[in-house]
Amino acid sequence: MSQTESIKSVDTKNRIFHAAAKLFANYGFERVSIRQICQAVGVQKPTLYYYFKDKETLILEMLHFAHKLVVEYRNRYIEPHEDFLDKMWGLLQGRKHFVENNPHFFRFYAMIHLFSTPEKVKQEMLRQMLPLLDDFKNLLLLGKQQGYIAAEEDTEIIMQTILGILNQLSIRKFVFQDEQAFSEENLQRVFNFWKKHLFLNRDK
Amino acid sequence: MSQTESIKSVDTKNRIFHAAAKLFANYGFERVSIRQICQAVGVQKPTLYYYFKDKETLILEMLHFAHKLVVEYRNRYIEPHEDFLDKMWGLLQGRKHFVENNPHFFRFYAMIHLFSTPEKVKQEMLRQMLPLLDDFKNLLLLGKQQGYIAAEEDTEIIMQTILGILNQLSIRKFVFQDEQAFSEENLQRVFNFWKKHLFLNRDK
Amino acid sequence: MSQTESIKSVDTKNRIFHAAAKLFANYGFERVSIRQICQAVGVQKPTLYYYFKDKETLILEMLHFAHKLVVEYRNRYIEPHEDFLDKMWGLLQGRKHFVENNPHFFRFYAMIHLFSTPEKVKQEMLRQMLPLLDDFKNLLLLGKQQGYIAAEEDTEIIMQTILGILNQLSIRKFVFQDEQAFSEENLQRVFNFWKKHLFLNRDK
Amino acid sequence: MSQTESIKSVDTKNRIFHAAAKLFANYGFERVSIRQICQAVGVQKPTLYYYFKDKETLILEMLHFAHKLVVEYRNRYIEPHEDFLDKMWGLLQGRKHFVENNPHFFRFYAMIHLFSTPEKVKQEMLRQMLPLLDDFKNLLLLGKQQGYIAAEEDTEIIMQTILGILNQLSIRKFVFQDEQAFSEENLQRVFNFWKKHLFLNRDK
DNA sequence: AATGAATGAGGATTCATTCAT
DNA sequence: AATGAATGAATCCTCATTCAT
Repeated sequence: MSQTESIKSVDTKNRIFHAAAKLFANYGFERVSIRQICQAVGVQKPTLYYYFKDKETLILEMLHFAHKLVVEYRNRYIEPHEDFLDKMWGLLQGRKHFVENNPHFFRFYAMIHLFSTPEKVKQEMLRQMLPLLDDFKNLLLLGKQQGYIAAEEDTEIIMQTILGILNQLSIRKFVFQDEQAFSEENLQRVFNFWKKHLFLNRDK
Repeated sequence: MSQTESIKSVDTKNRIFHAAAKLFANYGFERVSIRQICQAVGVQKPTLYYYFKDKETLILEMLHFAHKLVVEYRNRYIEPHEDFLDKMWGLLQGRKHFVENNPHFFRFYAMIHLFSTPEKVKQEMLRQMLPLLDDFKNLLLLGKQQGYIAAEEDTEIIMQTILGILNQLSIRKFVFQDEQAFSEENLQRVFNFWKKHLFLNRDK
Repeated sequence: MSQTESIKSVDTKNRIFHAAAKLFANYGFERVSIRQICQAVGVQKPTLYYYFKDKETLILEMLHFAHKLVVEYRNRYIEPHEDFLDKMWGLLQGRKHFVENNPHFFRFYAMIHLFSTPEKVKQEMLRQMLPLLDDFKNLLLLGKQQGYIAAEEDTEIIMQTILGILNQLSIRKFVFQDEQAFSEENLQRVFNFWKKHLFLNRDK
Repeated sequence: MSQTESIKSVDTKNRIFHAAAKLFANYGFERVSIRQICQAVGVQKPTLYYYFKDKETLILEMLHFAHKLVVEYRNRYIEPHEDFLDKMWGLLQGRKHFVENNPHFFRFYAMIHLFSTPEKVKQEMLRQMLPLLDDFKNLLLLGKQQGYIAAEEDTEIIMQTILGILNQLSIRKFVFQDEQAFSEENLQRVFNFWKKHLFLNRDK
């Protein structure tokens, strides 16, 4: 029953955490000051420093959190399925739900791994990304095994194509503010496109 | 060859301009101070303000310059061709040369239009982007006319796919520092993939 | 005696406040930098900004303080008296004590309401001044009621005359550094002059 | 016929001079930058420095010019008259025309001699003022000789009273923006007040 | 668990001024 | 007579961070 952190503590820390995520996602790290975060939460600056050693640590904790989310979504939406196509559909669904339920963390994640951040943060991000990319490559190999992708096909390019589209959807949503980007209907179009152009039809 | 601005002036302004582009591309706007730019150029701060009203104006001028480059590359690498496939290959080549000859401006451009910048800059960027996207849509319509894309095909998704891959190549180059991303060989792989999966083979 | 602010805080804020008043009174707002104020107090710049949002706010707080002083002096030196002549003598005495006990705030006040300041400050000053002028007009009406001023007399001009002399005394003191300006003896001369030339002698 | 300064030169210098006067009068010395003055005139900064050694010199030249104006007005409106009362009426008229025809220089003059300026400017201003005050004292002595002021009267206080009212009129005009302050009618009221309360009626 | 008070370093921007032309 | 280009020093203000409580 006993916990190292009191309920109140967890609460305050969480409030800081999410307020920071939202602000970072909207304005970038450098344009968000500790002061702004504290104002948003309604605490004083030393309180923030009580929970997070410094700004970089705050960002790093957010990065870990975001990564955990990514893994969680993968485990929920992709892993359970056996069939490659089901997994790919899960990929789209997982991304959709990630983006819609945790928009701040998604933007944060995208932001970090696309451009300029404190070096340490970038390093950490790369360390997280590489295994995920490997997983994805394995996913495509599974697609080959199951006969959805021709044996001679270049999985690297298929991977880039798929990741590319996912990113484009995010850009449509966040940069061009197109709320239809992740609509059920649009995902279906994308999925149909994949089935038609990228994957083989096993039914034949 | 008459010039309204003295050689000296043009030179200093240009040096500031390019130094700023490089720094911005590497670290983002907020992490680059006027002082850093001036140090890189070897001038005092008021000199920078002699040429650029303020930091935002400097960024905006860079945006216009980058945009001009984009248009130039398009005019050089895509426009001249008649055949849709030639244009698509030109698209890849143009991107390659842009990225290799003006890496700072390319990164700058990508940075701006992917995430958080002064609001005014973002607005301006969107104003520039939309016509380019329209052009691209027209390009795909041409592909349909020339029979490279089936009439019933969803050009929107083809566009997203192609843009997505181009972005992935940039990410590979700039985030993962993969120098092969824009190698002649890799572009050929991508192009072959497109011809095989996205476009029709008219020869048949 | 309970206090919402710690002793330390009150002290620092007050030291900043009075140092600023003195410097402003001597040199004007624009010629006094935040740095100078901080040096005079012996704190760092962010400390000043901890207590005062910005320079303008500091000036506005000083304006309110000065205004409170003005009202206080009026309440102490003018209000208590019943007789009009006693009130007029209190006016002189009040001004004398204001000028001598709070020379910085008096000069500050005079400075502000004579010339060029941030627009916002000027507005606020006018808002404070107008009721005071009304009070003064009522004072002269009382003089009429009590028979010290002829019914047909133009109170507007009497007011300007009296205010004019008070200002001249201040100018003598602060511009020409004439320490006798507010001497007991000189005030008596002024008062006698008023009795002889501006007010009626009820004793007859 | 030959002049040391060309017509063009005189013109530019004058334009700078008057633009500066206007700006100084409105905003004070410190809040007006060389850049602003140059913009108002439409010349570059080195041009200003070609005509005026530095900002202080510009202010000093303005002070001399304003002083010359003061003397001119006195010579035109006060000197010519023989009768003391005529001179006093001239005093009011002269002030009125000064204020109305050269509002910038008048404000400038008032500003300078009321508060905070570069020390050198203040000194110079005092050097100019003292003789003028002496003149004014002599004027009142003439009033005594002509029987308009009782022999035993305290001329010092009468002087302060008269100067005080003149200043109040200026304050009404420039601070409270009361355009009636120097109206013919109001001057008449003031003058009548003086005749009734400050001066003797010789006609008896 | 939280804060009031404080700071050193640095941010963007502007100042009056100069020099070569 | 006028300017384009440049600058050292200063402006106001904010940053991330800390320490004693």
